[in-house]
Amino acid sequence: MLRSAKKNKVHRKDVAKKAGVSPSTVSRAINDNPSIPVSTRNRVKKIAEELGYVPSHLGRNYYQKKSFRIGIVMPFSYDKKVRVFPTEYFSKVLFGALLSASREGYTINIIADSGFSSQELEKLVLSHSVDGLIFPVCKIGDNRFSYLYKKGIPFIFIHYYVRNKPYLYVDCDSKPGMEESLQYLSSKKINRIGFLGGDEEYINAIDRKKIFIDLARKYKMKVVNMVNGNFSRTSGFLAVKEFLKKELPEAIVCANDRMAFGLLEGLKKENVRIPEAVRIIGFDNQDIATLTSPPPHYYRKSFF
Amino acid sequence: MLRSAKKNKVHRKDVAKKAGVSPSTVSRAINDNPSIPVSTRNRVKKIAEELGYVPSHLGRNYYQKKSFRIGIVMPFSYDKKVRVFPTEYFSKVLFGALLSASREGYTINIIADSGFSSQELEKLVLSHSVDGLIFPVCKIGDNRFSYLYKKGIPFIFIHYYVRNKPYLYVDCDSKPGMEESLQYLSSKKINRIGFLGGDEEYINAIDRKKIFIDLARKYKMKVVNMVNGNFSRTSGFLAVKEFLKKELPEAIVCANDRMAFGLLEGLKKENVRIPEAVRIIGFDNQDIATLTSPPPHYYRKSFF
DNA sequence: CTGAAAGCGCTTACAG
DNA sequence: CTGAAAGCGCTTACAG
Repeated sequence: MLRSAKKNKVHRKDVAKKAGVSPSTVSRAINDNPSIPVSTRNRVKKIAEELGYVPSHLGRNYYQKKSFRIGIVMPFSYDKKVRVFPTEYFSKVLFGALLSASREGYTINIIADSGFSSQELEKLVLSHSVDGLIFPVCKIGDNRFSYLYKKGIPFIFIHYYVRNKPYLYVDCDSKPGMEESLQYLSSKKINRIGFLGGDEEYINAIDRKKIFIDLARKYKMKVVNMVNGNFSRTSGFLAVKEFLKKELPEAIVCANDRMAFGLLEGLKKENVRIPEAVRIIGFDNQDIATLTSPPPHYYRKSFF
Repeated sequence: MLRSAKKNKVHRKDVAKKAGVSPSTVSRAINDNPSIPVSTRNRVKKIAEELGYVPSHLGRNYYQKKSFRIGIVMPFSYDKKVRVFPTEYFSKVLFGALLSASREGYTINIIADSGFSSQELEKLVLSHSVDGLIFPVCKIGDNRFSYLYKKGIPFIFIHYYVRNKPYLYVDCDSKPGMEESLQYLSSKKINRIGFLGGDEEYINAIDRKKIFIDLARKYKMKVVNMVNGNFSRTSGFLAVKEFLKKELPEAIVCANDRMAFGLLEGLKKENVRIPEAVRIIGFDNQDIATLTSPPPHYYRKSFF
């Protein structure tokens, strides 16, 4: 299918010859090894540049026994439409990973996880396909990690953690944002509030709900209704029905912006006036948050 | 940061010893080399399995001078918000690439293209970081490819092509879908039609517009208005203003579903009745198409 | 400061 | 059918 790359590739020894040094010294120059003088380094680099010599990562990787790749493990089943890919969340995570990986000379490999066992995940590292794994989307109860940890497979979670386990993770603290929300509502003399939670298969959903409840108590607000969504816009839309069954809260705090957006759409459809009848608070700062109508109070520009 | 993987790794020679064969034979067994008997192959494989031997791809890659990776080059600038990642289009392309790559023993490497020169792209292949490049999002006039081609760098486009160039590409033919649309409208005795086009930096936008015009002529329909969008939902929303400036077409054909969705939202906001006042036709079959209200005529279920 | 040499773990042509 | 050997292109410890 693909045509093969140019065969008459420039090799390290071509550079060595032209520069009048040994191949070892070429390597040292290219890798900024301090044992050779800067003058030699620059001269060799210049010649390498001129000849178009590009060191092969394959040799380096092989010698160092490192692939310089990190696998990002995405839940993915095409049939079941489990696709986290097309979300802003994934976009951001991926971009962050790409940035910091490239700073360290690593690249990111996408791994479509259609239900790998811990052994299969382990093999990705043992075969040196990747050096380690990032899990950006984990559900509570995923039991593959104790095996990986025991085997010394390097891995890290994003927005997930397991209590009392030494697993590394990156997460954000939902408390400050949630506190800001409730504080704001409290300052506006709002007392009867509701909550639209996320899918409790994810630990952040549980955390945010708990934080919400604790803060409601702290600010002496009355929680009149709590509805469970699943973080999707659709679930926000559907939550309207649940909220209309009971006394409508003066404000509804949502566990993320996508649900807030769907909730807003659904409430408008039911002719509930926003923010007069009920105020909506999102969470996440996703781009979608800037597209609502009415616009967020901190973003009083026109729709677009 | 990351803990390193287990040190006492099982090597090929451990398997060889236990199986009473040479390391070469272990390789042959693992790789299903037909020169050794199946009985030997199976015995060796079983022992490898028991000992937990996993061949290193690093050695193989090095020997074969192949990385077994394909780079998928995504336009990406965080500041300028050029992010194709969070779209269903990218999700589908990526998944397809992952699937077919894995069938051939390849993996997919994400490359965030914040404006690479052709030389930088070339280096990705010369350094054997990847074996070839996929460009899933190209703008007309991208002039980096003649250099890559001349240098023998393997690359392939998705939904892009350059006329009179031998560059490989994968695309879909927009004509049958567009014809189906116009044929349908024609059968319904609809005669005054409009078009909402995509961003003409992309060749598909131009193609679809041209196909639309040609077909309108073929079916003897009158094109009363053509508006340019940029494939986004927002641009569909904004196009409403343009469509309302002139005589409203009986039907508007959109170059993709996202714009059709936005257009629908915008028209509803202006209290234009769908499909009584104007019919909307999308293009693409994106998931978003199933979420419209009113639902598509071929999908008469409730909203969700 | 620099070169010659060893070795990273594989695959495969070669010899038997 | 199978083993010993060469070699893929690097890095680096060692010797000078």
